[in-house]
Amino acid sequence: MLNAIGRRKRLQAGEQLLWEGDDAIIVANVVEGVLKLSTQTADGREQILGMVYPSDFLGRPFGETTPYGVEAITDAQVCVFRRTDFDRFAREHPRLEHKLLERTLAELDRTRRWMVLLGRMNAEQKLATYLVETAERLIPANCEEAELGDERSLTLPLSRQQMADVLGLTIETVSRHMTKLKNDGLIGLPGRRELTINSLKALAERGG
Amino acid sequence: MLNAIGRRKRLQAGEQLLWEGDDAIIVANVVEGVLKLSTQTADGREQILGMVYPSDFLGRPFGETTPYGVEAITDAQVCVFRRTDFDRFAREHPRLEHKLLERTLAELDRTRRWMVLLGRMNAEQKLATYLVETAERLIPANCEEAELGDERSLTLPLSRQQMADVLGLTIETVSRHMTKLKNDGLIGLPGRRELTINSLKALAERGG
DNA sequence: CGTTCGGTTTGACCGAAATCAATGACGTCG
DNA sequence: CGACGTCATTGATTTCGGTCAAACCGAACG
Repeated sequence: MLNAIGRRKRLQAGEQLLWEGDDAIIVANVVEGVLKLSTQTADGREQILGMVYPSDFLGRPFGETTPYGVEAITDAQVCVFRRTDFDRFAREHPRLEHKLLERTLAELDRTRRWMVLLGRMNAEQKLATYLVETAERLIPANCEEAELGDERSLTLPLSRQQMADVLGLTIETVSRHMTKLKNDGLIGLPGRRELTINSLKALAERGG
Repeated sequence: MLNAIGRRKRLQAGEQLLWEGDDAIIVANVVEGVLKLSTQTADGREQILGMVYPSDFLGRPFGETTPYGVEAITDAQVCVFRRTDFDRFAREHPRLEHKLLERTLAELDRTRRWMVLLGRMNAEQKLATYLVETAERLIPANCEEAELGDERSLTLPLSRQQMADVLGLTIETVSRHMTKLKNDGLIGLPGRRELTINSLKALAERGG
C-alpha cells in the first residue's frame, strides 16, 4: 500500500542519497544494499553514526532537517517517499506508526550499545567487537556452510577507512590491530576485503 | 487519562529504578528530577548512556528486557506503568504512539550526536560541549536573570565521576580540564558543584 | 609488461589521556 | 572542635593511539 506513494531508486556504491543539514524532504526504506549515516566533524573528519540494512528505515519523519548524511556503501536500492506524503500516510495508519516506533526503539538500543564501544573500549576491543558483529550479521544470510563449529569466513563490507570511521579510530590503528589479531591467530586475512574468523568465541572475548 | 493506569513514585538521589537485564516489566515518565541510563562494562567501569529529564520517557515498551540500568541522579519523581497496561493502552491510542515516536526519534538524534562526541572529540572538547549543553538545559528552567549577555551560572547536576562516565573519560582528566578551562578564563568554579560560564559563545567554540 | 593509482601496511615518533599515588578541601558526626 | 570519609585536585609516569612518512600491493590501463 505504501508503494503507491513511494518510488524505487537505485544507488551506486558511493552515491549520496541525503546531505547533512538538508531540509528533510524525503524519507526512505532500504530495499537492498548497505548505506551509512554519517556526519562531518569541524576538522573535516567523519564519524559514521550508523549503518542501515535492508528493511531499515532512513530519514527523519516529523522533523525539519536531516541530521546526518546518507551514502550508499554498496550498490543499493531504496524506496523513497516525499516527507509530506509519508507523514500524512503515517498519521492515518497507526499500524505503520507502531511498526516504525518499534524499529526506532530497537535502533535506539543498538545506538546506545555502540556508545559503550566508542566511549569505553580500546582499539583492539572495538575491532574485535565490530568483526564479530559483522560476522553475525553477514553469515546467516550469505553462507550455507555456516556451522563449521566456530569458524567463519566472509567479505568485509567496509574499507579500512570506513571501519576506522565507524569505530572512531584512524586507518593506521585499524590496520595495525587487524594484523595483531591475525598474528595472535584469531583471524586470517586472505585478501584486503576477505576475513576468516578462526574462533568466533575467542574473538568475542577480545571484545570485552 | 494515562494517569489511571500509572502510579507516582518518588525516588531519592542514588536510588535505582531499574536494573540492567531486568525483565522489562515497567516503563515510566519522568515528572521531576534527573535520572541516568547506564550500563556496566566487563571490567566494571560504567558508561552512562543518557540522561533523562522531566517529560522524558524511560524504559523499553514492546521489548523483553531492559537494556540499561536507571538510577536517580537527583531526588526525582516518576510516573510508573506496568508494561502490559502501557502496551495495550498505547495500541489503543494512536495519538500517544505518535507522540512517543516523535520523542524516540528526537532521542535517537541526540544519542547519535553524542556518538560524535565520544568518537571524535578530545577531552577538552567533550567537556566544553557538555558544559554548554548542561547550561542550555538548566538555565531557561531554573533561572530568571538568564540574559546577562553571555554569562551563566548554575549548579552542576553531576559529580566529577559522573561527568567522566558520561563523557567516556576518567575523573582525573575531567578535573584537569576543568581547571584548565578555569585558568583560560572561560569558566569559574566557586564550589565543587558550582559553575559560572563567562562566555557561553567562547566555551561553545572550544567544543568543536 | 611496466606504469600508475588507490587503498593498505609498516615504522618512527609524539602527545593526550590513563594509571598510579599523594595531597587537599569539605561536610558530617561523635 | 577534631577525626573521619568522601570527593576533588595535582603530580609523576606509562601507555595507547594519533600523526607523519615511507614502502607495499594489487587492479586497471596504456
